[in-house]
Parts: sequence; structure tokens; C-alpha cells
Amino acid sequence: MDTEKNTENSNENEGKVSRNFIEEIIDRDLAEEKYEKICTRFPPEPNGYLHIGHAKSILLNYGLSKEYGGQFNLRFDDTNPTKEKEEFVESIKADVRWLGADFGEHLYFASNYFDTMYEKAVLLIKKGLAFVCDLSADEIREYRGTLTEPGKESPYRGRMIEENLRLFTEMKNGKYEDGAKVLRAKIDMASPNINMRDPVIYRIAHLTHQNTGDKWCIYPMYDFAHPIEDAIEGVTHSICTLEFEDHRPLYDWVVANTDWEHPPKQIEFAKMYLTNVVTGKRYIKKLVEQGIVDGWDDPRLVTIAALRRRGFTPESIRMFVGLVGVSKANSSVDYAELEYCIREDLKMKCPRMMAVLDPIRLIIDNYPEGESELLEADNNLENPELGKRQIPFGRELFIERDDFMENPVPKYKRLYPGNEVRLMHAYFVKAISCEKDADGNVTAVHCAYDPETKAGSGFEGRKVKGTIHWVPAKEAFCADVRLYENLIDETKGVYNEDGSLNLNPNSLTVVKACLEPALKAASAYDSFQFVRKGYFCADAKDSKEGAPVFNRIVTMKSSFKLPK
RNA sequence: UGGGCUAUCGCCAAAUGGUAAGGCAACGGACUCUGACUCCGUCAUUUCCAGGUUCGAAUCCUGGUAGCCCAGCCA
Repeated sequence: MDTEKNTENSNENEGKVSRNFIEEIIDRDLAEEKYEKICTRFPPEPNGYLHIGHAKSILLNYGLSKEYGGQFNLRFDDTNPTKEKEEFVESIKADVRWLGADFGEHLYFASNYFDTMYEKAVLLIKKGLAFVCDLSADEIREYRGTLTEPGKESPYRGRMIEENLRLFTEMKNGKYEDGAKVLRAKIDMASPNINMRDPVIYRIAHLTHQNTGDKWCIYPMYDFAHPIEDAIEGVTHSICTLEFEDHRPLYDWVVANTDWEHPPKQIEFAKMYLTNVVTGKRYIKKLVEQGIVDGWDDPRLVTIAALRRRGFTPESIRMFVGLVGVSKANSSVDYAELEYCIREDLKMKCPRMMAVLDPIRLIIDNYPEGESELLEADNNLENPELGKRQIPFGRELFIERDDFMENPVPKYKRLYPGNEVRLMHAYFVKAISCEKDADGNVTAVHCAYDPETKAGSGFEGRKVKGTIHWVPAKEAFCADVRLYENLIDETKGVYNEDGSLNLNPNSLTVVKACLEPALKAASAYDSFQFVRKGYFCADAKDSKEGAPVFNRIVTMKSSFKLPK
């Protein structure tokens, strides 16, 4: 397993011309012998499901640890019991593993460090660098000043160390109500960086924590807790997103004043957005809570769970993350880039079955009535290792409605009266005529086949320009499948004034599709491709009784546009 | 309007004073048992703008402009 991963990694790095800015920082640190071994971490708060944006962070951190022979930790940043749920820690662990970021034994919880954090807070008080403040939340906000004006000092700022120590102990012991007091770092109320204006580092909250239960009624704030968590674990490079840049001075202040032998260092990179997709945990959460989507794994979402359900492979996501790179410029990556990755990954490794989404009947007039035969087809013509399957073939088939045109447009090379095409894995057929209903819609096409042209027979007599897919009319079975043409449009103003969401999941259609019999053995095929239809996802949730369970994506570029 | 950060092709993204990589998308063409795949070709005389320094600037300097982030006892 390990060797497999290593070769994978080295392959990915092959041909890599430049290092990203984080690698440069690490190279420099290593050259200066600041660290012997590097350690990175992914520190989610367990308050939702992971999405594609997190995948970038996970894989970045994991990749770095691999590249430098270091360590990778998964640490739950569970310092705020109001938001966190057990359900989410399980899903996050599963998703991280699924992505291939192996954290081994290095699974940690920030809440397990509460004792140390408390001691470090006491240490700050003893150093005269922290004080207990009785101001209310509103008062603290007022005293903080604004973006353009400095703040003013809290009247409690000058409390004696002994008093602070006593008060803080009392806070811990539950003597005070929520909000009555907080512990604040004593830094600089006039700092142009608001984070440095005596930030709150501990608050009172009489809540049961999912991990520590009722042991604590005071909880550390992110800015205080995070650097300590990193330091405790020996994290060397604490990689986070851009919005924490302003917090770095505070991060460094905490690290510097709480006495660590090997201080960690924070590095920020830009979050990744995908075009036309709702990224962002808060928005996804809203969609789920408002019932606009089926759940956290609704295939229209870009949560890891949804991508998995829709058929994306871990490999494809790793490729994607590698392709988009890391920088400090805000960016929105085209969804096509993700699709490229899944196509690329699935191309060789999944069987390609035939399915017809919008069927019309194809009648082979010169095929003997009542007869049928079994044709042998490669599951993937580019990869013989995937084996072969048998497909029943007979006088009547279904083909795709738009694979026939009574009056073809210029350059059309599929079926039209007088034109001959190949039926995939079968014979050449030449269209003769068509039947229509009262509204003029084509309902059936009559054609003649040439027995000489059987697939695999080595027939070289003549060539055809088009090949179309089909399904045997008698043996094919129908299933409801869902089509996801597009995800959800992220328009401006995702939220309305009243807090409701201004989004429409406009992209889901349930379609009756005719599937080839081989798909009935669904367990044998966990993925298949379907051509010329954009992408196509069959999802178990809406399948009718007896329908196979598909859980894989089908994606293919559709590139033929009818000339106007 | 205080502070922090960022601007290189439609979208990502390299280039670290030596003459604008690469990928996605797009567009031509070849091939084809799916108009896919594959292959070949095209796609920034110019790096947000304006000046300056230099033999030489995306890179350095000066001055603008635009975008993102920060005033939770959230992370």
C-alpha cells in the first residue's frame, strides 16, 4: 500500500517545473535547519461536511508531509461546543481517509489539550500579559474602536496579577454566569490590527462538550487555542487560508509568550472556489437545512460525500488539486477542470456500457423475425483487461433520438435515410425510412443491416463515418436515472435580506433511460461511461424497484454542435 | 476612510533583472467501433494603469487603479 502511494507521488511530481511558495518556505526553513522533520495538519471544526475546498487543504498538507518525509495530523478543532457534532467528526474522518490522506495514528482533538491551554493562560496572567475583564460583550465591542479609530483600554486592564489569578480560577470553577467575565490578552488597544486590541482568549460557556463533557465551563478562543494546539503537536508549518493573515501577529504573540521550544509558523494560501458551484460550508449547510437539496451528499453539491456518490474517484480529486496549484491570489477554478480530471481517471479503468436516454425504435427489416444472437463486446476498447460481455442483438433495438435525422444538417454523420453507420459492437446499418406519430415525431426508424460487417469479423470492405450506440429492445430494461447537467448557480447575493437563500437547484432531471442488460449485474460495474450527453449520473436514490444500483459518475465531453 | 493581502490569456498558474512555461477551455486538422479518446497545429510583442531606473523590467523605484479580508465572548 505504502509503496503504491510513493510511486504515485513520484509520478505526480515528475515533470514538475517549479515549487509552490509554501514549498519554498519549507525549503528555506530546512536549509536554515530550523526543523529536523516537518509536520503539517488539517484542523477542521466538526460542524459540517467537508467539501472540495477542504480537499485542497487536506491534500496540500498531506502532500507536503509526504514530500518531506514528515508527519500529517488530523486534528479536530473542537473548542466551541455550541457548534460541534459527533456526526461530523465521523464523516470528516471518513472523507479524509477516502481522499487518501493517511493520518495513521495522528488523530487528535483540540479539546484534549484544554488542561495545557488553561496552564498557558495562567502563565500569561503570571507574566502580566493577560487579565480578567468584566466588560460586557457590547462594551468590549465599543472599547475596541473601529477600523479607523484606535480602541481604548478596559478599566479592568490594570488588575493585579494575584487578582487575575483568583478571578480566572473562579471562572474555571463555575462561579460566574456565561458572559460575565472573559480573559483577555494584554497587547495594544491602539494597534491598527484589530486582532491585537486585547483579544478575548477565554470565555465562559456552561455547556456540555461532546468530548470533555462537563469538565469545563470556560473555553479558549481560536486565536489562543490554535497556536497552542500546533505547538503541542509539534506542527512546524501551520497552513491556513488567507483570512487568517491578520491573525498571524497574534498567533506569533501567543507562541512567543507561552514558551515553546519549537515554535510553529503560520502560512496562508488562497481558498479555492469552483465556478458556478456553491462552495462554502455555511451555504451548503443552509441548502441542506432548508431542504433545498436531499442532504449533505446530494450529488449537486461539491461536498466530498456528494462527489463520491456522484462517482468522482479520490484519484481524480487528487489530480485536480495538483493541477490547480497553490497561490495567494483569490481564484475560481473552472468546473471543467474537475470534469477533465474525472474523465481522465475513469477513461481507462471503467467499463463503457451503452444506455439510451431518449429512445426511438430501430427496426432492422432484413434481420430474420424472431431470431436473435449474442454479440461479444469489449467492456473498454482501450483497456482489454476489463474483459468482455455479451449483448443480445435482434431485429428491434432502441437508439438515441438525436442519432437519427430525417433531414440531416450539413456534416451530420449519423443515421439518416440512405446513410450507413456502425452500431457499436455490432453491424453496419443503412437507414431506409422512418415512422412518425400524429405530431410528426419520429417513433421508429427502418433500416437494413449487412451481416458481413459484424464487429470483430475483420470486415474491411468499406468504412462508415458514424458509430452509434444502442440497446436491444426486448432485453433492455428501464430505470430512472438522474441527470446533473450543472450544479447550482452561485449568483451574487446568495442571501436575501431576510436571510433566505436565493438559489435554485436548477439542474436535476430524472430521466427514464433504457440500459443494456449487462448493467443488470450492477455490482459488476461500479462505473460506466455514456457518450455524447454531457455527463450523466445514475443514482440509486431514485431508481425504481429492481433497477440496478449505480453509484458512479459518467462523464464525457459533448462537443458536437449542430450547425445553425 | 486604518491595517493586511492580491493583480500575468476566458479559467487556474510558472517565470526570483536576461527577453512571458504548463494545464483547463476554445479553435483548426488527422485518426477513430461513438463528433469521445489519441495525435498534430493555433491561442499574451506583453504581465492592472502611468511614469522612472537599467544595455535589458512581469520582476526594482514612484504614483495611481481594482478586488479580497478584518471591528464574534465563531473558526
